[in-house]
Amino acid sequence: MTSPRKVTRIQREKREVILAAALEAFAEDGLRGATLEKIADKAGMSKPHVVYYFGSKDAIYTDLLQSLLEVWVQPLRDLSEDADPLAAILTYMRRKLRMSQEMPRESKMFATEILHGAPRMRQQLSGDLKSLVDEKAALIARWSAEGKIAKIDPHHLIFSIWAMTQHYADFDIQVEAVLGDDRKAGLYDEADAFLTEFFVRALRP
Amino acid sequence: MTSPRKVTRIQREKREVILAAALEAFAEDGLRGATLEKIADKAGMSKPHVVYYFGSKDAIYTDLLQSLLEVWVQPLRDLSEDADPLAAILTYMRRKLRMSQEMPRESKMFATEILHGAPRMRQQLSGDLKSLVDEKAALIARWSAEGKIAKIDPHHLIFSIWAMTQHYADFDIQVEAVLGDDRKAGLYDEADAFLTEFFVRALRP
DNA sequence: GTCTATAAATCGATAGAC
DNA sequence: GTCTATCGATTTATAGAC
Repeated sequence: MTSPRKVTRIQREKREVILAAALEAFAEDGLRGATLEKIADKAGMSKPHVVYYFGSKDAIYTDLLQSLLEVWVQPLRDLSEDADPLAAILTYMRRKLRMSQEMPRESKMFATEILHGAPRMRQQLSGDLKSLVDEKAALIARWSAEGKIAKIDPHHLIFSIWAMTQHYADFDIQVEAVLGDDRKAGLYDEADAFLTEFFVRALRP
Repeated sequence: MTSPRKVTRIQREKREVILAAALEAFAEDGLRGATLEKIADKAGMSKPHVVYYFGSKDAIYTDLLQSLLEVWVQPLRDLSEDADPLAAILTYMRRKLRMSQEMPRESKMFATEILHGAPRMRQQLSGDLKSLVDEKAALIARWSAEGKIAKIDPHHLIFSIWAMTQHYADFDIQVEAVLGDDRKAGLYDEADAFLTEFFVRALRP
């Protein structure tokens, strides 16, 4: 137990370098597959040095997962009462898609964690996340009841947005292999156009 | 190099017991996370005995992946010319959903492999799978051009079916945590109803 | 704070008895 | 064919010099 002390700017920066390196490693190989050596290499420091700042590989992983969770659910948090409900849902979907495009490693890290039973997130899934989803589902259900969007199960609608947007990040290898190299550059523009049209058709009253 | 010999019934059965155990282990923990000891325990035999039948952990994994691939793409293979294109696509989507329900471990194993760069499947993704998808996409494009279904990008339509159906298997932990225990029993009936309505609205001309 | 060297644990694979 | 025992490689984490 070290006494609480001011964290210097250098300490904070070091930690951030390590977290960035670890994110890359964990996204590529998962918790078990990623080694301290690989993280240390990516961070440009020695293995014991990485441990010195976080205590253990597990601590880096857990720290990363927790700090990213808030960023990850922010678009859903921002979904709220709106004059144009359909537009609000489309905005949510588009923000999620943009996050897949810009933060594919974060998406893969969450996907791997959940896929393997979410041993470090279960509490939050059935606690904070469930509360948030229930709250937003109630909002969507109201829009649905008022005839502003189609009658549709709001929970499954949210799942479908998660599934379809994150698919482009999590399974990018497969998507790019199937589409071929020539469609790789405009991929996210295509996805945006497709999903927008898709959800408009499915959701308008 | 042993000379080719008849594989006995017992040998085949042993291999199947090991493959079943390995599927469970790999789906839970991935290739790196799953240990030979865990596979051996699940299979009810000793560690060297498992190696005796397959040579290595890697061989079990590769064998399993290859043998499951054919089963996995069969529903798409069966999508073909039909008097009612919308019904044909819905049937495909429903078969995929049923596979998620009945074969969640297979779904998770593929998901983990692709998520981590598909080192043992890349050839097939950009070869056989791309060919198959391109072929079926051409069929869907024809339906679309003939006005039998909505105008829509067929490749992304296929991705959306993969994403939404496999989401219920791959992220079951999250889905069940968010929905709560009381909705767990009827989950796949709910998903079927939601997805059917969803795709009908999105696809009808 | 940062490193080299190494301890300690885990795990895949093999040797060899039966 | 099947097992126990064990080797050898990998990997996390620590000790200790600077």
